[in-house]
Amino acid sequence: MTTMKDIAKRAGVGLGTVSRVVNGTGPVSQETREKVEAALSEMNYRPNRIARKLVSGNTGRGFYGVLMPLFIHPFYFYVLRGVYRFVEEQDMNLILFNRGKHPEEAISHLMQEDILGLMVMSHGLSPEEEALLKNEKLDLCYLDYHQERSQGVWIDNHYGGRLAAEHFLARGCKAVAFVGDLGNSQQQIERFDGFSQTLEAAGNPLIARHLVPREYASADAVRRLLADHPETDGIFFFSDTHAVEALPALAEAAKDIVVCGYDDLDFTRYLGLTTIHQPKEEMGYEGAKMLHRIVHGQAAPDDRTITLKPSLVTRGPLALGHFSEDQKR
Amino acid sequence: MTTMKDIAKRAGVGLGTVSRVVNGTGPVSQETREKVEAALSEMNYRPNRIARKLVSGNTGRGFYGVLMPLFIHPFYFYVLRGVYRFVEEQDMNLILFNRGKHPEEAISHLMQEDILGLMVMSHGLSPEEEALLKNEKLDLCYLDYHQERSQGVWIDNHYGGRLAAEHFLARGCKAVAFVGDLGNSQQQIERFDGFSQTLEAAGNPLIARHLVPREYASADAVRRLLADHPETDGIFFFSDTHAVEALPALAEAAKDIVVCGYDDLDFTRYLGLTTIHQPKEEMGYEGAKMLHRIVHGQAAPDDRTITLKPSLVTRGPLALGHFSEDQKR
DNA sequence: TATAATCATGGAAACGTTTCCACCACAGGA
DNA sequence: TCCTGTGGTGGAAACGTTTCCATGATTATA
Repeated sequence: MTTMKDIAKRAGVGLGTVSRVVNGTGPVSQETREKVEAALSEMNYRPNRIARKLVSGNTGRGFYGVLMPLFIHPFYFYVLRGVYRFVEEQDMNLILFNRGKHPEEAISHLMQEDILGLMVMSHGLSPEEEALLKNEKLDLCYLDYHQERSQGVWIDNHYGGRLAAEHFLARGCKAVAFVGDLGNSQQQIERFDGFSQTLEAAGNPLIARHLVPREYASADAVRRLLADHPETDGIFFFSDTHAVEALPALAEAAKDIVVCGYDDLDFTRYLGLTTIHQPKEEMGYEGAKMLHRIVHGQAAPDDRTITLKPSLVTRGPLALGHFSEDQKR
Repeated sequence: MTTMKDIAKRAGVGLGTVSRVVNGTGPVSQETREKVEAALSEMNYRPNRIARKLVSGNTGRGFYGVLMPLFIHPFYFYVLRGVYRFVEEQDMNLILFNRGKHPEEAISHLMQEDILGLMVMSHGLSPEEEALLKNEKLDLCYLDYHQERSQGVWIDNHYGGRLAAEHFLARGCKAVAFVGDLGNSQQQIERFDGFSQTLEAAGNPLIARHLVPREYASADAVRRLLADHPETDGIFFFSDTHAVEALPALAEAAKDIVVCGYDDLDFTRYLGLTTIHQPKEEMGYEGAKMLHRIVHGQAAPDDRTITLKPSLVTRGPLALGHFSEDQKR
């Protein structure tokens, strides 16, 4: 790394002169300026922002951070909308940290940034990680996740699962299955529990549970499901994206199967897909607001958890059969 | 601002001891530790991350930035996916800067961050802003935008407009209208030009152009359009979201109207909506890749623009009429 | 009791800037 | 000739940490 000292030596001038040339502050003779500029470009000098910030005393604490799982599901888009809305009202800015292949790295990355507080989306943190953040005086707030004594905003997944089950029961279904994600997220476990327990209590237990590696595989899962259990008359999908991807398989079945998704993404309305509505944007907004209050010491200890309720949105009939004319690719 | 020096003075210990207590490195006697910790919390000490980074030599140049317009359209979600995919392959991280109410502020914010390069999404930068970034040795790359001699990846909107027009002509439409956004983005201007010019060249000029403040208002726009121009037999929407929001109005019309959207968002497939496909994720991926090459000096000057082509995706029939049963809210 | 090992501790040096002050050379004015 | 101002320059100090080395105190070992 080239520093100003290197440049000064190379150009045969003093440190101050280099600084003056780089920043255009103060007087420098034409001759000297040229020498310095030559050295600057020869040595490919880049000012060190850290050092600059240190001396200017500008610690720039105007950011909130969001730690997200792999950036792949539209659900997050809506939550982020809400987060942004609040953050913007406060004239702050937002940094997204992707909890990708190396979760630990994400944490160490974000600790290097000058953020005031952190929203952690859809998953928990290890006690070590929490301690680390606390040590940095970094307040945090969970979104779409809950834990014993943690602060945050979440949507009641158990209740959502129950709502779905009640829908299938009300529709008179006798053989209901679940299609979800590989990987045991808290969200899926709770939805599934609420769902299967309600069915069971009604003396109408779940007949099958298929987990797929990606939502794009849910059509195959449904085909397998219907082959194994031709009696299936209802399918609860972990999310709308799973449900939507399964539409072709449902169309092939040419059989009346009650379907329920989850999330209530915009497009479900136009598809006639019954789903469980999650107040996504609200959760984002409220989460950001809570974090803001926590950071500013305005959140009473018993005012640090918000539980939002999902709701059933009944729609139908399903828009099936528009797949054959698809000429994409 | 409380510094370690203050703490040391208050606790009557040396600088090194404070550092050891704060970081838990090296041995400290119980007694001393307690004194220091008392001072720490009394004076509400927060370590200065800037100073830390300076000394650790970790300039943290592992970030790319994305400067985005208001975070409101799903389109960006797909572009971001592609960006993330590449950035992650490089074991880097991403910071999102929202170009909200105060675009200048966003720039000054992002200049304070240690980012290697910046992707600018869907809009241009003023010459002053560009100069500013250049001065900071911050490479940039435009996404979904193009300019005289600028580097970046964009999708040919003029061509997309033409494709849409050709679709309406092929379907034998005689009275075609456009419904778009208030606000004259480059994207809309070019799409509209390509669209109206193609229609005109075919001797079948556009009959109306409605601009709505938000896509959610497009149903009303369509109702007004059909009232003013009952002869309308085709509508080109600026984006799929506009088209989708107009579905109820189209259902009411109970008349065969050819519709074409733009973007090819996932759900259009299941709605039977004809649309212009944009390679969104590809654009994000390629943009990030190009920025990476530029930053690492591996991009030849004539290798700094990529133009992607949209394509027509014909679908149908439109899934109309599932709106009445919607019990949401 | 002497020697070595270990534990605690203080503080200087370094990180790469910016800012400020001091200095020099030279011009112009008295 | 001597001031005085000024454009040009060098480098010390400061920003708030971490790291390392030296030192003193304590304990274990012989």
